[in-house]
Amino acid sequence: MARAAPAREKILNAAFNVIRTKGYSAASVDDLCAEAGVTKGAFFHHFETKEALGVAAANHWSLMTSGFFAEAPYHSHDDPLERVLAYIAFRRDILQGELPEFTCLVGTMAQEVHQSSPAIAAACDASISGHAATIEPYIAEAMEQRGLDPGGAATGWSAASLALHTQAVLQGAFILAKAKGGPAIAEESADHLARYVQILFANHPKKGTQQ
Amino acid sequence: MARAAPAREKILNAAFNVIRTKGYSAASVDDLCAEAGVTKGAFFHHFETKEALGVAAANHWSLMTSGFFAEAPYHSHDDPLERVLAYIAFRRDILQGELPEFTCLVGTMAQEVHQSSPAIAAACDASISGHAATIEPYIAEAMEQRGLDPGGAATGWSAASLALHTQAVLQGAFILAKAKGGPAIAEESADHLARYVQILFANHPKKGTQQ
DNA sequence: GACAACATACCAACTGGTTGGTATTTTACG
DNA sequence: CGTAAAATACCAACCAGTTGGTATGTTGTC
Repeated sequence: MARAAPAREKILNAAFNVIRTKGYSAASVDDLCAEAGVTKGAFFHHFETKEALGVAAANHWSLMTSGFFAEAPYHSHDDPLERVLAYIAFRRDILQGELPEFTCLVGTMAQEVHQSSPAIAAACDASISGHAATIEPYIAEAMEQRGLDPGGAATGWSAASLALHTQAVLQGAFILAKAKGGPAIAEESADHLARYVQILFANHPKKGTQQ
Repeated sequence: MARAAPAREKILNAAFNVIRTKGYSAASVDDLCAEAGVTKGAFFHHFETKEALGVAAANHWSLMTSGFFAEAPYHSHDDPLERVLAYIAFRRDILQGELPEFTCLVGTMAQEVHQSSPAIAAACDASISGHAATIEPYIAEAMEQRGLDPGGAATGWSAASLALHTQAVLQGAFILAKAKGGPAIAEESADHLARYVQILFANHPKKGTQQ
């Protein structure tokens, strides 16, 4: 019976901090071990290569964030559009503290390794797309409820595309925040995103009820 | 009259390719020299440190892109709003070829070094903000021409904030494109951005003319 | 005593950076 | 103008430290 392998968990958590601070490439195995308080032997016992740690970190990130967002309050609204807007407001509200604390691990890693490690890139994509998939049904529900049919053609869009767009905006907001050294513009971008979603549905009042 | 120092230029151009492909940290000085076809001696003759090269590359990127965008066709429209929309369409249209060819050097670097190299981060910010500043007057002009005054308060926005938001969307689109291995979603995000700007001005027809 | 979980010690390759030097320009000045 | 001096541009070899990774332990638990 494995003693629940605390070292593995410690390394994974250390990876969150170190990689979000220095990036994946600059985060050496020694850095990760030092931050985790384990030796290199433990590291390579749990992860075959540094790349495998990258994949595992992305997957662990998916797990942690999905739990975090599942418990967030924005799910409780009756109106699906309200849920979407509350989600964006929530994402805006958690832009607190230092940059490595609120920025996205998988966005950072995808940026760096997209050409050199398809495995990590795929895990990052799965994390981002998986998270987008949790708000896509809210968007779809809001669209259906309000009779909004933008069509899937060239100029059209879909719930899936809007859901991914929210992630693109947030990822881009992180980059601007990093370049500028603070979350201020990230908040403004989140506001623009919220405004976009609001206006998209503005001329399509809820069916079956007033307003 | 200096023979135009071809080595420096070659290193800078190599930095564009190598850093956009592997990232800043993973791009070793040897990599850059090999790509540029120069020796390490030449590298450290022109750049005091690798970090100095990073700063110089960001500045050179600003120079190259400002020239590139200055010659782009979107400036020619009479209507400032048309110029903004044509700019976004232009950004969408140049999402061609392999990822390292159309992604943004300074966005990539800012992501990696924001905590470890304030100098590079500042140069990246200058590049992004400087580029945003070139479309901000078009937005401001369109706002004034159409009597759009969103106010600068909590829920309001400004030409500057919208200009930076366009850059955030594009930077985020690059990350999604990298995660997914192709420019398809980036195009969709650019479409969402264009739609946002369109709807923002939709209820504010041009003053002094029909339509 | 078997096996997973860790630790210690080590390695070849590579890291950013330096060295001493040469070839080519540019400048100072008579 | 010519030419000596001073920069500049560039190179090959080298350096100490770090890199990801390995080989060989030791330890605790069923």
